[in-house]
Amino acid sequence: MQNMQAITILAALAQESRLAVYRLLIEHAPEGLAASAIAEQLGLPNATLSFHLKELSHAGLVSSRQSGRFIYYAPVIETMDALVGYLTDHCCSQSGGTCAPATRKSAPAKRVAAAGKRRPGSA
Amino acid sequence: MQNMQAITILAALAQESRLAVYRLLIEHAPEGLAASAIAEQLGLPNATLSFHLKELSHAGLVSSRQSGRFIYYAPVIETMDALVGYLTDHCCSQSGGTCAPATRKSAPAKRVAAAGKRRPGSA
DNA sequence: TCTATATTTCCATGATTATAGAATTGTCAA
DNA sequence: TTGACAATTCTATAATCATGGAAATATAGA
Repeated sequence: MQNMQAITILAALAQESRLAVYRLLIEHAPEGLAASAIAEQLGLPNATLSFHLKELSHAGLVSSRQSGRFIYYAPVIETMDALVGYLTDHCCSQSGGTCAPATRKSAPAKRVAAAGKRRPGSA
Repeated sequence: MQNMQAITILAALAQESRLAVYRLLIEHAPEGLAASAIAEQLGLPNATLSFHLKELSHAGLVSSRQSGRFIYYAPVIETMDALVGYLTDHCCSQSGGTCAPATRKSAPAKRVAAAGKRRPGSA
């Protein structure tokens, strides 16, 4: 991942409403949620939500698909994966430090299984 | 980690000069670098660098210590660790997705050894 | 078609952030 | 002390970002 792309993604997440939107979408992955449902859940005006969705979309953190009159937004896991990879690859101490997330809180099995995998695309 | 703390850290990293400073400090961990050395390496005016160092410091991403006339800045690995933990814990898909950094590009041994470790402080 | 609903764009406004020169503060060496 | 250097704070300015009402643009059903 390029520096500038990482900055775009970090900036997209570094905002209260947008982080809330993203986390809400994660809870509803992989189907996602309609914009109206997001607006209702988070109490955001339409225009404001639309603005933030565009930011998240531009950063590649969410995708959208139309279904009838609704537009569903879903998180793009690969982007978060790439960001975490970038941070561990470029922003963690070479010598000794931790920065190893290893596994998640409540779904350890899957994570552990993948633990030996080398990150293929990292420069 | 609290949401707002994560946002502070993300915002601190989401800026070209600051990310460059942080990455430079990572290269010089754990001793760090004097402000003047950072300014020279990155070609930043003193006042500008000072502004960004304060942001990084406020986010807990760097620490500083005085040594003679110099102030050395060093990265705080624990903060990056906590951020990566927050992202993997709260911002990665529950069902199936990847978001598992597992190991780093060129220092796999240490990482693999820690791969089985559960993240202790995560809610 | 007409109407209702979903979403986005337009726009103005206010707030925050980034930049960097100049002045200031702090530290050391002689 | 004085002088040299390191770093921060002060200050003004420009640029970017966030907010949300109002208007415009879909989409679907009757």
